[in-house]
Amino acid sequence: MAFWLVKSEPDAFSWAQQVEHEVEPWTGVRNFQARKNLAAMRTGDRAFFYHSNIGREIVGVVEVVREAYPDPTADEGNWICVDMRAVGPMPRPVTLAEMKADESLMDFALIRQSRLSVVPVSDAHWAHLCALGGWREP
DNA sequence: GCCAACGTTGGC
DNA sequence: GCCAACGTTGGC
Repeated sequence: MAFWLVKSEPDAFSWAQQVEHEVEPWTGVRNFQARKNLAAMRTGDRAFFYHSNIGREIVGVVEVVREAYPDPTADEGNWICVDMRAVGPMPRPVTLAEMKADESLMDFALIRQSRLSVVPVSDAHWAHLCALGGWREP
């Protein structure tokens, strides 16, 4: 199982909406590197749900329930999306400031490539971030 | 609201 | 294929 982090501006699509809808297609990715990451996602992979711009923190955990298929919101180009299911909220949201201050996260793609909206998370980083956020399997 | 970083586009 | 111009993202 692989781990990821996906970003959303809460104005556009928030964690609350993800929870409300339960399963939701992750659409709108229009960046080649992010697309590559989406394509590599497998059913059962987990991802942190991050609020960019407003909040700037990891607010929850989602799970891939459907692998890459054509993004219905794209009117040209072969863009893809996956379906995500809300697993649960972070008991204690992990902020960007906190992550930037953490030496063990220096090589985390979220920090190094701030504009990438779908980023891979290493097993070690996943475990570390789960510990910081007090994450427990529901 | 501003600005830095960076991806994309288009001229050559 | 290079590079300048431009647009977008996202932190502050």
